[in-house]
Amino acid sequence: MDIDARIKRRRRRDGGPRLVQDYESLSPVAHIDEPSDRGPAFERLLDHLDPVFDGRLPPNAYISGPFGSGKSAIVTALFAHLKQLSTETQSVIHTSTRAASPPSPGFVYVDMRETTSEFAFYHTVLDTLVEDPVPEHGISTEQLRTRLHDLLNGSRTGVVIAVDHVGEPNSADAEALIDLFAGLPSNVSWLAIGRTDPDQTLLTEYTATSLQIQCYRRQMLVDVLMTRASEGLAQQALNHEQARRIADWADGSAHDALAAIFVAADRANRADQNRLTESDVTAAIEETPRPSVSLGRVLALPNNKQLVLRELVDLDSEDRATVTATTKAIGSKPSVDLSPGTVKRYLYEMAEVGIVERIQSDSKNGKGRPPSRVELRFPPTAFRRLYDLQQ
DNA sequence: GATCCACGGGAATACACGGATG
DNA sequence: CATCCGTGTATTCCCGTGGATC
Repeated sequence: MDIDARIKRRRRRDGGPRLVQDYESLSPVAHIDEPSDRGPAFERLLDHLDPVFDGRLPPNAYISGPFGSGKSAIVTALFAHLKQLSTETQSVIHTSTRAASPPSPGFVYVDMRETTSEFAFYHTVLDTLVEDPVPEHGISTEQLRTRLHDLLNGSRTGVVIAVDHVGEPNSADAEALIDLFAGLPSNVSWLAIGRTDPDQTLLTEYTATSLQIQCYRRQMLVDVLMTRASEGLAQQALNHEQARRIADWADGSAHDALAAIFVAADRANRADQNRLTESDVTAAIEETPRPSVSLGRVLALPNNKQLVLRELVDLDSEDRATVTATTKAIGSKPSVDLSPGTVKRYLYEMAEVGIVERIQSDSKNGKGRPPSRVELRFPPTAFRRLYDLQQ
């Protein structure tokens, strides 16, 4: 836990003991600074990155692993630290004045969930490498590429770019990624991260290394849950037995396990309890669909799509009976300033990429093509809380 | 004035069904 | 009986436009 979180936690204590001390520590979309029990994975990744400590670039690589196995957690934590290394040695931005340690390459982490266009990709890379903020408007994609070329061609060490969530629906696939990197100079090394097995993607034709992350073992997952609970919840709020139960159910997915305690904690909190009960855990497990979609993906959607989902999770079953009924119900909310056509298109688009799922309704009331309804692929309580917190 | 991209709106296409047709 | 057609609804696809920002 960092210092900010500690302070926040103390400040929130004023109203007496509270079950949820800090939602951020519990959030399944937040990665903590030092993921526990992932030593071996860190070591393998550091083995691959070893050349950077001599001021050289590693070859391209691909990291794969199942949903919730901690790929993002490992890479974001490691890159956060490596960035400090390159700031210390002033590699890209200025010429190094230090003789002691060799200049280190720059490090950039790009999350393709939030980077939905060519423009956005180059923008993120450039913006991370230079001090002054890069404008998001009034500048063309071509200009961004030119600036990147100028910057990198003048750099001795180059840059390592981690590209997370490759190959998810609506995000860049392998081919698109290769194209993006074709627009950059050659002193760039990339580290792609995705769920697809290495032998199922053409990315590995461009890589020398591929690393596979295994899903969490049961005991490791229990430890993760207990750690998070100790940071985000009141003392003793989650007992070992409950953590084991959630870990068993989650079957190796840290995302689903964290989503479940998040939901259980929110439920207990609303009931003014000071610890989780068995029924909180049961309810949390029941409302978390499996397989689920990553809440990170849901929260990376454009604002208005999230708004549509936010209204969707509060609808009663009658309003969810058909896509048309759902469209009408959502469209009539005062907070929603979208045309019915757009709301409906959003629902279909989100079904297309697995945020929600379309279910054919069985009621065959005669005329026309039978309607379908949408069902959530994520725990509604978790989304509701996370959405409201970010507003 | 330049640029990007989210929206709107509608056209095109798919599907289900029943009745007509060969 | 198999196939086609018309109607009504659901779903997908496409592209111009305008808001926001620099």
